[in-house]
Amino acid sequence: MNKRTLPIDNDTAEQIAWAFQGLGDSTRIKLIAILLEGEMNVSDLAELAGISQSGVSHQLRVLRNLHFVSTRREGQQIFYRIDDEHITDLYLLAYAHSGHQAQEDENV
Amino acid sequence: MNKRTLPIDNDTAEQIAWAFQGLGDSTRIKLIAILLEGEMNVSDLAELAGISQSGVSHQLRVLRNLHFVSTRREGQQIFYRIDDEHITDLYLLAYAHSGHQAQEDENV
DNA sequence: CTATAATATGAATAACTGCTCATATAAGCA
DNA sequence: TGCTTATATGAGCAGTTATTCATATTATAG
Repeated sequence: MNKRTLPIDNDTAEQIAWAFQGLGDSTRIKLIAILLEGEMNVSDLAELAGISQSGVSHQLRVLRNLHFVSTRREGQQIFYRIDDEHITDLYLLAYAHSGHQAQEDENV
Repeated sequence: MNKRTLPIDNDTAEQIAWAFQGLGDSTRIKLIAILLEGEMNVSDLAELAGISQSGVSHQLRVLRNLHFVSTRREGQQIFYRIDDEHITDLYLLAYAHSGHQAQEDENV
């Protein structure tokens, strides 16, 4: 008998899904795209991303909880930066997948 | 002046977010984990993933629309298989991110 | 202390998502 | 033709999410 079994347990599947879900929103993708070019404080992030200060703060918390970004306080401002070794690769892979052939086989 | 601008346009951000969103559900992660080990028909996928036939069919459509999987008919059955060069890397990166150090630096 | 600026948090809400049930489509077989 | 099996689709619903508004927290300056 070679009946296949589920090659992943529920908890692991949920954890992986959470990571992807954290990246599954265009506002958060914008924030990550910005932060991949360097740290930035909250109000500038809000202005660039085009949503309210409160909104960006909520979204930054999501990214913080998933350990995709970390913070640094400088006076009253708080600077956010990418804090994950996998994000660049994840971002580029998703970018490549969604039609824009980023890197890898540019030979269309 | 070195005021930074949004390094990604709305459409691109949405496309990337869609790709991640497609992977941001534990049922779909299970399906992908299964299919990464080889093709499988719908009813077996439903049984392994632990949801109804209808439910798995709906989820497979999501993955199909995002071009993560493709199909092959064999009689009455339809076999699904991974149809994306990036999925394995995305999957392993997210797996690594969520605590389980998968591949890459296995030197613990 | 008070006033101001930057960020975070809670509540409310509209929009979206994943599931099941019922049904439709399509293939194989008598 | 009709019957069965495999898959897909539509509707409905419960749960989730992304946003804004209002307010709280924290730091700085006077």
